[in-house]
Amino acid sequence: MNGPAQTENHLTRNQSLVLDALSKSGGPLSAYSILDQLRDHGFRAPLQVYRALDKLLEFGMVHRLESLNAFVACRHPSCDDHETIAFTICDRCGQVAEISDDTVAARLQSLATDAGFALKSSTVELRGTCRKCQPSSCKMVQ
Amino acid sequence: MNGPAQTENHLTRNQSLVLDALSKSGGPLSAYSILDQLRDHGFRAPLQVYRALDKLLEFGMVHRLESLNAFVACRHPSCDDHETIAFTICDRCGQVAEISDDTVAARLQSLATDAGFALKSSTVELRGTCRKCQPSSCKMVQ
DNA sequence: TTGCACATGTTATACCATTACACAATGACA
DNA sequence: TGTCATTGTGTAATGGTATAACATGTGCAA
Ligand SMILES: [Zn+2]
Ligand SMILES: [Zn+2]
Ligand SMILES: [Zn+2]
Ligand SMILES: [Zn+2]
Repeated sequence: MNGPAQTENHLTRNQSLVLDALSKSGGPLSAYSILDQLRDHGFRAPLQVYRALDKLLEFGMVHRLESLNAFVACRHPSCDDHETIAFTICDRCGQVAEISDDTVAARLQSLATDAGFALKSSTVELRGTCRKCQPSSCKMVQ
Repeated sequence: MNGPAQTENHLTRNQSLVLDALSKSGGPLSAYSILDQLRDHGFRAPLQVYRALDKLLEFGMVHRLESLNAFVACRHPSCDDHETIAFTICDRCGQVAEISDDTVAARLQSLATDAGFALKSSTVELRGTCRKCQPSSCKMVQ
């Protein structure tokens, strides 16, 4: 038998600290922001954060936002199927929301297949302004 | 009247050099790779590259790949409608291809609208292996 | 015990991008 | 023609992101 292959059932201390920091923040954080928040808990070097993030990403408990160089804790209702996920990122308040949509997923898979491309993962990040940050010229509808 | 607003019809020397470097490369290049290639032409600092890239991005002649921190020259047949573009990025050979698909674009727009999100731009990057890099266990079909 | 897999700690380094300031080229306009 | 605003350029310094390399510790199993 191999060593105690780690699963999401048991996070190490560092992994838990990083995940907590992300969860409490409620929004995306850069690895260095996480590091700063965890200095009181003994973190000293970026690698401590990046190693924990690597595992959390592997477990699907954290997502990486490529266009922000930042990370968010997963808030997806059912954290099972993370094949294709889209994110909305508000340019004004920084709020990030997750969207899972089978139509987009299927269409992207189809496009890839048609191009002879073996799809392994997809990054979909939508930039714009969230509902709360709209200029909202019409205030009638809250 | 305002100053001589630059258009894609006339690129400056630096912009042309950067675009040529990207076009000749045939694949994605980082800003620092471009810098290294252009040292013989007088480039000395990253900012010379980034400033040229900013304009080329604005003109739609270059795309930025968020998941690679790299840039590619646009090879899209009709360089007019770059609203929504997807890229396939081969993890083995690094080849990048552009895909434009109205179905995905419309669906993403629809998803955003449903969420009360004012979509401004979208990033879609597909990772996997291109046709040439497939393990291709079955050689029957070329 | 020994060996292995895995997590961790630490330092240094590489890579990516922007700020700040100075200067040059261009065209608009009085 | 001279002045002005705009835009492009050059350079140095800095900030932000991510990894390489090496050493150490810990728990489990042969
Ligand atoms: Zn999620
Ligand atoms: Zn917002
Ligand atoms: Zn293009
Ligand atoms: Zn390939």
